[in-house]
Amino acid sequence: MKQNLSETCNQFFSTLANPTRLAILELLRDGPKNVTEISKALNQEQSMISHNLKPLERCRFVFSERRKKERLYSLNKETMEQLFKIFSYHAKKYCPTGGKCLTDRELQEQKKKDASSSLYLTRL
Amino acid sequence: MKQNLSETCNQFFSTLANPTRLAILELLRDGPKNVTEISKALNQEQSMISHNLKPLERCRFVFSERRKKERLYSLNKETMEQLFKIFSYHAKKYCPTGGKCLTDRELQEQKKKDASSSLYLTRL
DNA sequence: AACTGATATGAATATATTTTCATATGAATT
DNA sequence: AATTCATATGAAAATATATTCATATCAGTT
Repeated sequence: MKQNLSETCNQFFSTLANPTRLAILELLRDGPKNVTEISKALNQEQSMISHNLKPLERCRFVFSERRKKERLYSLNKETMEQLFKIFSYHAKKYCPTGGKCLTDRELQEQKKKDASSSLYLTRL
Repeated sequence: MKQNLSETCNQFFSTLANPTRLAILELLRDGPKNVTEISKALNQEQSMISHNLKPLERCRFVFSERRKKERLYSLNKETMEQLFKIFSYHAKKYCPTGGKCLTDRELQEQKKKDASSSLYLTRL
């Protein structure tokens, strides 16, 4: 089944698909931080932050560098700011209640409407 | 802990973080298809495809519309092409072996190099 | 070389997601 | 209204991911 995108692309998005990691990324927008600082800011265990930083670094969403005893983690702004931008544009357009997506029921309502209204899909 | 991005953004990326769903999205780049066609093309159970289409539609990565008995699913090209573009740019830049990310060992090697070379991070 | 502060790691547990199977629902056709 | 094709759904089972805790490592410092 696997097509081209599957493998790497899946790792790319899987790494982003976690609230802790997203919170880390968001925090790092303010500038580089070490693990201890991140864990304090997010009020989470240090080891948990370390565990979560690993995939982020592996995918190069963050970079890191030693500074004496500590290690400073910084955001890959080029990639992340682009991603956040696309996300927020998409969310603004499709998540009417600013953040919350449609529920199953609401989605179904719209499907019914679609069926009766003019078509916007065409077969090739 | 939750920051701004967490909730919706997590749903956004979680929906993309699955090989079946990515394969569906890739397939739909060729044009709208119904569930049966998708499941045949990907050689997966119809019910599995249906299950996976649901979050894709919920997040509006795909749209759907009835056509007689069938339902045609189509790609949200605006969002998806942008995402694929960012991904492939990022992958080209950071996944040296075209697709495969660094292993833990390779990552660590680079970390060591970083430590000794000139700094490119600065604290604010 | 022992000590300290900072970070990483392994493995067990807890939690969440996916897949499958059986079956229900929907829409057109007879 | 019964039949058929197409799709959706619920719930159990299978699989994958995240979190925690104890401990190891690492790099400076004394």
